[in-house]
Amino acid sequence: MGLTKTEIFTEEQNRLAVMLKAMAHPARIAILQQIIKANACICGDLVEELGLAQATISQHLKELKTAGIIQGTIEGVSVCYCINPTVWKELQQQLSGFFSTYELKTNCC
Amino acid sequence: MGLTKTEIFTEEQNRLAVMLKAMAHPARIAILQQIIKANACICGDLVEELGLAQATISQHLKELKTAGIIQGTIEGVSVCYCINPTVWKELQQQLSGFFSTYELKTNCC
DNA sequence: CTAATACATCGTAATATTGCGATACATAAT
DNA sequence: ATTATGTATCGCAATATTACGATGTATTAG
Repeated sequence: MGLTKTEIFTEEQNRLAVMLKAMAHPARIAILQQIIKANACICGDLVEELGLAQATISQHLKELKTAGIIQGTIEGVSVCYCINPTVWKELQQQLSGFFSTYELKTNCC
Repeated sequence: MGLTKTEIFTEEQNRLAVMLKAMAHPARIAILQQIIKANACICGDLVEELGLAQATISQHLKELKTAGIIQGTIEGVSVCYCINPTVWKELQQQLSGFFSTYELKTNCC
């Protein structure tokens, strides 16, 4: 085996899993933090900021982009990446829904 | 290669990545939803709820437990799992911090 | 046109994840 | 002690991830 049984789960569960998976790596967390911090979209600056090879950064950016979390537009020679506001809000809402369901309950064991 | 360069990143980034990774699977999202929904801790009920083998569920539970998100206590023959309130709050705060930093900014590209 | 710059993609090696059957283990009932 | 029940762990096969050097591609500068 070795492949996730997506057909067993709901669209929502699969979608949330994909987005969380995209974020579930320290390098990609660092990338997102940089993008948010710099506000203006950064690009190859990331290669210098983080201690990873250019190919590796590019691959991480691709994964974030595939998940829809970031978007990139060509800006001359370089590429400008920034948060996709729509998806970001979607993720935020999914997660806050998740956490709010728990808050109401008391915990056992 | 093939292993994450944790030493490059901060404790916080690595910790958040570990927790998100634990959640980044539809089966584990479904498990967490069930645990929260049932409030009272469930156990092997999950095997029937989700369409996965007992060994697989047990493995997913272990991963959530290793990340600290859930905790299990032996209750007779069965095991009672529930959310770890401390870690859950920690994760919630880390994430809300993440999202709040973005809200303040305007988006480009 | 040519060179330089900034990224993307390919190919590859090392390692991790996913899922499950088989089996071990621990507690409860008989 | 024996059996039944509920979980955990082992071992395996299939696949995915991570990282990077090498190379391809597109835009700008000269």
